[in-house]
Amino acid sequence: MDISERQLRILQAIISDFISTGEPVGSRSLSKNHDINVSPATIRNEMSDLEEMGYLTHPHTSAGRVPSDKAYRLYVDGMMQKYELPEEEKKIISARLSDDFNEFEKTIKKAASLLSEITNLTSFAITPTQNADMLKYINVLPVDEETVVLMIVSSSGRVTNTALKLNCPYNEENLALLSKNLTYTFKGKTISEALTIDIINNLQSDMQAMSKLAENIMPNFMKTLENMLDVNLYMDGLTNIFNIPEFNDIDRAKTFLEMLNNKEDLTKVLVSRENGTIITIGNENSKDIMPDCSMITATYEIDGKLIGKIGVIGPTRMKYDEVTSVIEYMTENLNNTFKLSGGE
Amino acid sequence: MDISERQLRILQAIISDFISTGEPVGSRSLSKNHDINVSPATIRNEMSDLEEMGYLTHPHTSAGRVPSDKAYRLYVDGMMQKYELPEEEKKIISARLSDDFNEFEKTIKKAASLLSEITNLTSFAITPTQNADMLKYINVLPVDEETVVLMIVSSSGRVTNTALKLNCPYNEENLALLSKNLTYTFKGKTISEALTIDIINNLQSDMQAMSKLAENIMPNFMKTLENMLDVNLYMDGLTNIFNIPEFNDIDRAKTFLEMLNNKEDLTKVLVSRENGTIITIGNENSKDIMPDCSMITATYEIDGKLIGKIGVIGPTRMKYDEVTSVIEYMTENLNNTFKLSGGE
DNA sequence: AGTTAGCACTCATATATGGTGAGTGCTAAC
DNA sequence: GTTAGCACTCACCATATATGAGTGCTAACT
Repeated sequence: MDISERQLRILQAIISDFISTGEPVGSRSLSKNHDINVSPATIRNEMSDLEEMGYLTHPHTSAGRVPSDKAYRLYVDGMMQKYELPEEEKKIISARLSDDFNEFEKTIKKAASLLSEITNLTSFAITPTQNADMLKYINVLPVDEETVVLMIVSSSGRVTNTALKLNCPYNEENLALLSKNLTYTFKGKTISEALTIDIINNLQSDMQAMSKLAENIMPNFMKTLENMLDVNLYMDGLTNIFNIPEFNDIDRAKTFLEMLNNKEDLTKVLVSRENGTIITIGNENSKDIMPDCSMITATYEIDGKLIGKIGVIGPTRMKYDEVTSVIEYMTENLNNTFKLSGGE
Repeated sequence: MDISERQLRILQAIISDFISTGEPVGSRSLSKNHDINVSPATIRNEMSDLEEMGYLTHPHTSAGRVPSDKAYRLYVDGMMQKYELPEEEKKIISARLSDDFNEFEKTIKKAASLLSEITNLTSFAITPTQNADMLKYINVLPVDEETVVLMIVSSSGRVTNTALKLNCPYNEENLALLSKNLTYTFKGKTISEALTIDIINNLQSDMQAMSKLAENIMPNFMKTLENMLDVNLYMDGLTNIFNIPEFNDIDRAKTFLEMLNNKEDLTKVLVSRENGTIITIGNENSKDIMPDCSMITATYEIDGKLIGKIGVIGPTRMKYDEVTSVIEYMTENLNNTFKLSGGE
């Protein structure tokens, strides 16, 4: 059975009412507040059909109708209008996402914070997965008699370093030689590739003399590479959940917050999401991780290469149009910021 | 009126019962479960006196007694026994707080996470304030034609860096000269002191030629110094609050989580706390920030110099003895870890 | 055939009612 | 000073009743 034009109008009205009030929508209020020029009885008949088709549900016999996930999906895919952000809001976003000092992580944190502030939802952002990032330059620098700093620069411009206490003496020439050798060996390799290289053996062949030094440094080098693969997760607006009536229930709030507390699983979910603006609704999400929630994510880019994500999570009843526009406007801004400044 | 020996015994029993059950304690169950060899009626008389002295309160006429903040203070200061951690727990703590790769921040994060796991409370940790940390070594390194890395090593062993895109050409000699000059100017200065130095003018005198380069780099240098002063706050076990019956109420849970959400204020509170193991109970804490909560914090040291803090926050009804022991054992471990490895 | 008015029915929510029990406070006796 | 006894309080729980929003169905209307 196909959905009729009038049914579509009614469904849209129900979704719109429910999104703004959170209360099941009854036939009478529908015919009053929207100019559907038919009587409540007719609307009831149509609603009954819509329910049969799976677009509506019924919390109990004497309650109004509530849109199902399927209805939201229809709405998001076809019925939703593009929401134009007010200029004022655009200005706020642009202003707050500027990044004068190359402080990439801080900017992302700010973005998450701003997003939750504007949407009144819980927001999160992940930094890019760097496994596609290539190593560019490795340097081991002297600090004092027993300390050196290991510095790794990747082609995206990210610099990572670690201070190491050595338990053997070194001289600057050796460090320079080691730096050169490491750069030569790893340059152009992605981090993932680099992790598979058995460097100790590689080095031994041509620089036996330094093997002691290398043995000291290499485990830390590899560990640092591993750390570079870590994705950081930022969240904000956790307590916004309490302002949403549906979650004004200790158990739901608890489930929600516990789900977010499990950062590892959440990170996995985020990392594995497709790129671009993605909306997943209710049980489209893995049920055990986040029941009855919708998630909207979009991707931002650093210098057009590394891809991170930012988004919100909230009840299936959310203002999909507004939130989507906010997120997309923010990612546009982030892309510009991270292009001009050349990423960190 | 002074508190009698017997009253003290009764008070202790009430506190102990209330801490473990969370229910107001009645006279009958007291005389049954503790060997106070007097009848419930006598206990009632004593309780009435204790209430008059401000050690107990009464939720309503027909309920048992509940210890007041004043009672907890008395308990913590004088009556509390030292709690010996089970060997097993000690082993777990020691094992999980080892830090093989100098990953200071990760270790602190782990510590907070472990602390909330063991105590079932909400835990937090702040990294040391570094304003007493001295600068040791500053280096500006070439990366590619337009990028340099600014590296700052402080005497505590911490290394900080930032990648900078320059909008003027440079040559390696200039960088080396600048590095030398910066190191000469700032070495031995604390970060706070360093921030007050008008370096541009200092430089101009003896290295005019490089002023363009310096103008490019110095704002970022100062910004980086500012960032080094930032204190990081880690939290864990946020959702533990839901397992505490007193907070099984949407409003209290909300207040609690919103208070923790305000990281700036929380950080301020933590930073301004005295060093050593500090217990603050209920309204001893700033009322608007955390009503009806107790807080236990202790300090850890990096190389005996920089001082950070770790602690828990929870209901006034908490196992002060156990929690204190856990925190103190953890800070001991952290101190060792950060001494052996020499800090980061 | 589609639309509508009318009406019985359902059920969550709110409110009132009474019973239960833990615990107190007081009095009088030991 | 201690204790038994007893009336009293009050949160808590279960049950009963009222309310009202909203449905589903039927029969009449266009």
